Amino acid sequence: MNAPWTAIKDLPSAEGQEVTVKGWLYNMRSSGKIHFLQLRDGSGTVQGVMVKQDVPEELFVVAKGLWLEASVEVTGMVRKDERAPSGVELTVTGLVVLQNPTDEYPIGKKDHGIDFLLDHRHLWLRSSRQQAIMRIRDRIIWEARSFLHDDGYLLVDSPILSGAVGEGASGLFELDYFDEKAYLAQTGQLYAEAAAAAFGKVYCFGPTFRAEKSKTRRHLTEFWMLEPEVAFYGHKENMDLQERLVCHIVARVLEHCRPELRMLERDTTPLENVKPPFHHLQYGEAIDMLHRLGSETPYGSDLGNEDETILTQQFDRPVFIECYPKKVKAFYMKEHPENPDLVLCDDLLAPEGYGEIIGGSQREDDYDRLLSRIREEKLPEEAYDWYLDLRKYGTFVHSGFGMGIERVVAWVCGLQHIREASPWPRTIYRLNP
RNA sequence: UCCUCGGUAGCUCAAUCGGCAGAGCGGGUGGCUGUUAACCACUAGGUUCGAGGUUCGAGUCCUCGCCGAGGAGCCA
Repeated sequence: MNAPWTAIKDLPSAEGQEVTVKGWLYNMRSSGKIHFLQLRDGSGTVQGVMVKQDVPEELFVVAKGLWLEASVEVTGMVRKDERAPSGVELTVTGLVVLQNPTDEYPIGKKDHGIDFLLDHRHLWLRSSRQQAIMRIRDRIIWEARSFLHDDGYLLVDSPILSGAVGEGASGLFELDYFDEKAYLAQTGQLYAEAAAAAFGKVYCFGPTFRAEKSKTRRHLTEFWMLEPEVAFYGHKENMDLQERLVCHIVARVLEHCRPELRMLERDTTPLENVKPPFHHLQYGEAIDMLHRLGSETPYGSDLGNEDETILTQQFDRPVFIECYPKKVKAFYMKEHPENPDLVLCDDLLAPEGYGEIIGGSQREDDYDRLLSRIREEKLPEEAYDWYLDLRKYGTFVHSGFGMGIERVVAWVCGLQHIREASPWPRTIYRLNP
C-alpha cells in the first residue's frame, strides 16, 4: 500500500518513482529558468528542481513567490544526482502551497547573536544544527534507558512537587501548594532510595530545578537528570555502573549519529577514547596534582570550575574524583570507613574541559549517623522522617548517582554552551519561549 | 549576589582624536537553464537602548537606569 506522502529520508530508496513530499521551504535559489527548492520535512532535506519549460507557467510563478519556511506539498520524480548530498534530487512536477508566510522569516542565512536566537528558539529548532543536537539528545536518552532496562533496572519516577527539602533550602523554587509551601524537585534521589528498597535496581528520570542564580555555560535552571539507585551496591560498584553506562552511551552515539556529529563538526577522536578503564583520582591526589599544575585551591575545599578543566585536560578519557571531604558534600553520603573526614562519593568529569557530568555516592545507611548529619546541617528533621525510615526497616548498603542529560549532550556534541542541549532552555533571565 | 564586556538599519557588525551614520545579509525591482549561505546590477531602509549632563558640535565623554552576554560562587 502506498503512503500518501514520502519522508525525505526514504527518498534514496524510491529512485525512479514519482513521490509527494510534505515539508517546508528552507531556502530557494533561482537561475532564471530553473528554481532550486530546498525542502525540509524533519526527516531530512532534499533539493527540488523546477525547470520552467517542464511545468505549467503559473506553477513556476507561484514557486518564485514563495517565502522561506512556506509549508508545501511537492510532487516529483526521484532522480539520482551526484551533486546532491543525499544522492538524490526531486524533479518537481507539482507544487501545492499549504501556507505562504506574509513576512520574511526572522532567521536568516548569516550569523545571528545568541540573544536573538534564544528569543526565536521556536524557529531556531528548525535549523540543521539544532536538529542534529536534538537527534543526539534523543539517542543519548534512548540508550541510557535501554541500557538500564536491559540490565534489570525498573523505572520508578519521583515527584516533581515536594514538601520535603532535598539538600538544603537554597536553590529551590518555592511555590504555593494550597495552604502550604511546596518545592520543585532538585533531585529524585531520596525517592529513588526508597524505591531501591522496594525493587532493588531502580532509576528515575525527569526534570529537576535549581533556583541558583548561576550564569555560566554549564548551568540551566531546569534540566533533566537520570538517577539510578542500587541496593547492595557500594562505592566501587557504583562507579563501575557509571563507567559502563557512559561507555555504552558514547559508543551508541558514535554508531548511530555520525551524520549529526559531522554536521556539528565534532572531532570524534576524544569520543572514540571513551572506553574502560576510566582514570581514578582520590580527592587528595587531585589536589596534589592541581597544586603541581599551579592551582591554589586548598586541601579541604571543593574543586572549582577551573580546577576541573585543568584536571580533565590531563587525561584522554573521563576521570573519577573520589572521596571528597565530608564538609563540602551532602548530608546523605556515607562516611569513609578509614577517614571520618571524607565520604564515599565520586564526581565523573568529562574530558575536554566539559567537567562534571555525574555526581554519585554510597548513601549513609546507619540511622544514628544519618540523623546526626541531618542535625549538623540544621535540616528540618521532620521532613526526613520517611527517609530515616529506610534506615529503620531493613537498612541496606546502597549507592546511586545523578547524570545531567544536558551536560552529557553538550559534551558529546562539543557544544560551547549547555543551552543548546535543551530544546527549551531555562536560564536565570530567560523563561520564554 | 559579585566582576568584566556589550546595546548603531529587520539581522550580523563598522564608524580613526569628539567633526557628513556605513557595509554584508535579508526586503523590493530587473537579469541569469545546475544553484549549494548561488551570483550580478539598481533600490528602499536610522528616535545610534532610555533619561539627564559636558561641549560650538556626542554613536563616541560623564552620571543614573533598563536589557543582554561572558565569568565567579554553587552544582548535574
